[in-house]
Amino acid sequence: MTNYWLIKSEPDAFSWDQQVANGIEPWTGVRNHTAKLNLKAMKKGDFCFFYHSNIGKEIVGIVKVAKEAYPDPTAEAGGWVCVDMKAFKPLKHAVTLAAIKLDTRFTDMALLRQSRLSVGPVSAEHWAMLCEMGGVHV
DNA sequence: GCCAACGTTGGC
DNA sequence: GCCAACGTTGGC
Repeated sequence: MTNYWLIKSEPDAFSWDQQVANGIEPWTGVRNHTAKLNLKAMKKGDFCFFYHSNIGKEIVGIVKVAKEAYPDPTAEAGGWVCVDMKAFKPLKHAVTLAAIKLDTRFTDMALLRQSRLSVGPVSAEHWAMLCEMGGVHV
């Protein structure tokens, strides 16, 4: 069973273009327990929307979980984990936070309910709608 | 630049 | 164990 997620990155720190250039990239630096639990729940092959926070505030691409949770090498202690993400494909049209907020069907989305959560789940229904808005078929 | 949300810390 | 103070994230 494939699950769907949304991960946030500030493009200043790490952007979609860098993800594409690097191919597979360790998704490190998560220091929030809710986000950590989500990382641990990810299975190889799960899809994630790649969201640019702060600058852009839009979903720009899709990545795939290439390696399941393992200890985050950038954390000295605390049991933090990371996963490996592989660039999958860009959205044809970026889906902005503003557009998501306009559609009342997204009111329940973790992205809207917990604006500070950097790794959150996406339901299959929301996934399909967002792919359509982005002009891609997965 | 400001502010809301929310997590963490430390005093009691 | 409670709660005020403070720091961080992220949208506006």
